[in-house]
Amino acid sequence: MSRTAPTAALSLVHKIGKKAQQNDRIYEEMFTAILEQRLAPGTKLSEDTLGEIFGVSRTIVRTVLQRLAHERIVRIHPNRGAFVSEPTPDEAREVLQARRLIEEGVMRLAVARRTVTDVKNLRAMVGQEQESLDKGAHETWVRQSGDFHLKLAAIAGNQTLAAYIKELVSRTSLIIVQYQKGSSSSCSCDEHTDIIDAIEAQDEDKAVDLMLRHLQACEEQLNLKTEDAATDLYAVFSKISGK
Amino acid sequence: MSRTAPTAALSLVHKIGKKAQQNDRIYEEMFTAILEQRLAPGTKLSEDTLGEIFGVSRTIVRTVLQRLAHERIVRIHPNRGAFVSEPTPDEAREVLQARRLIEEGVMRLAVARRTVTDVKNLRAMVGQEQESLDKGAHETWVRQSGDFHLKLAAIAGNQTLAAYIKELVSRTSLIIVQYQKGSSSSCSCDEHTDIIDAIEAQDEDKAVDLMLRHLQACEEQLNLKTEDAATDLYAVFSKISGK
DNA sequence: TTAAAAAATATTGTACACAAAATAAATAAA
DNA sequence: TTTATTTATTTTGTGTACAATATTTTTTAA
Repeated sequence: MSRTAPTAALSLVHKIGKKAQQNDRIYEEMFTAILEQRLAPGTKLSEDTLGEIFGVSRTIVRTVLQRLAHERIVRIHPNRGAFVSEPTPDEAREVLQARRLIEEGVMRLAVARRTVTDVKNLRAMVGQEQESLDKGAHETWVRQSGDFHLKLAAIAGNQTLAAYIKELVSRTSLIIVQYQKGSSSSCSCDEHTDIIDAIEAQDEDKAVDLMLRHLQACEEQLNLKTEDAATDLYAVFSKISGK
Repeated sequence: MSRTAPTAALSLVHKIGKKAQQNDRIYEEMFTAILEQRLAPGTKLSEDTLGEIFGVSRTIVRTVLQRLAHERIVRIHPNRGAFVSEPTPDEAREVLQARRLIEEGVMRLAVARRTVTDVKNLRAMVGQEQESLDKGAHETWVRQSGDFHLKLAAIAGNQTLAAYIKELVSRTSLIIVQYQKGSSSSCSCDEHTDIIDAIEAQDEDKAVDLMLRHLQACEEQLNLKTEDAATDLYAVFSKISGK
């Protein structure tokens, strides 16, 4: 168990006052990696390996994994270990349904509370999204795209709802990796821009409508079949069996 | 989420294969204690003491505390320890706002999906609520009252939303302990009954309206002042200072 | 060669030890 | 007596050791 001492880590530790949140740093690192789809669903997250990578003991890694598990981004199988979540089709539908429900409410709050600064910031964010998309920086774009929804929650001014949306957005990222059909990653920058326009005009119903369509469009890009693997076997070989 | 058989915890452990979820048992125990208001907000949750009580090492206790902290029922102050959460007035308003938003959506789903069995079960639950209330079993009633809302989420068929409601309901319990004015614990059994009637009639709008009023009534029973402690000092002694 | 059983290896679960920090207690100074 | 400083005690944070469980490899039998 060689202890690699990440130089940046030490300086950060020294700066903040303590290693206070050594685990916060590692959490952030892993969360971002999953959100940006650099860690594929199903990937085994070995405690020893992660400890080696981040230069900490399994104790810390364990804490982080449990936190990610509570956010449903990681799944812990007892005595088997932690894995990046592989949401089922049912779970995917649930998450999208929850997002429609919560983000509609958040949108109504946001439209009522938005300041001119908020609108300006939102436009800046979409600008960066577009930039990443042009540059082909897919990973960055995915994260920024999610940040847009988080920002709306922040404007709405309810941290509890914001936390839920953060969770749902990251789970959506995993869902898209698993179920997006083709590479039909239609740029949603335009949709985001339209939404901002409605927010600026304080047209609540329109903003909500656009958001719901946005999420609906997202779900329609997915290939969520109902049948499970076992059933598939029969379906796949139905011609062969001659039934 | 809770699949533990309360009484036969030990035998279960042996049966399922191992102490598999030793920590699940402890989590359930602590969660219920907080929900039933047997652990007051602000109570220090010492790791050593809890380990002593439950007969496990601090490692396990720590895991449970972190889980409770993620659900916002417990607050962990770094290097200081874990305490039962003391929601601020702002937090209280947030939680109630989130509940109105999410439970409205859940209600619409539940009304559409409810079966006759669901309605029967709901009525049975309210019956037990009334029973506890008559018996003066306040602790039990508080839990059962929350279970009613959880059951609606179950009927709606979205586990993600159900998990959020579980969190919000337990946080509400803490909020009520802290901010309920007087002992104006008006029995909400009648309100629950009215809601069931609307669900049975599949009158979506009425069910939603009743639920929103129900939650509104809850919030109105609270004493949520805006000013913080520091400001209070001046307000309290304004007469004395003669200002 | 394939399949099953057994042994070896690796990984997770939990207790415990020690370090770091906070709290409480005791002492010293005003 | 009160306040400030120092010391002692308690409590949390993290690493490590060992036990329990899973996984892989090897051996054995068909």
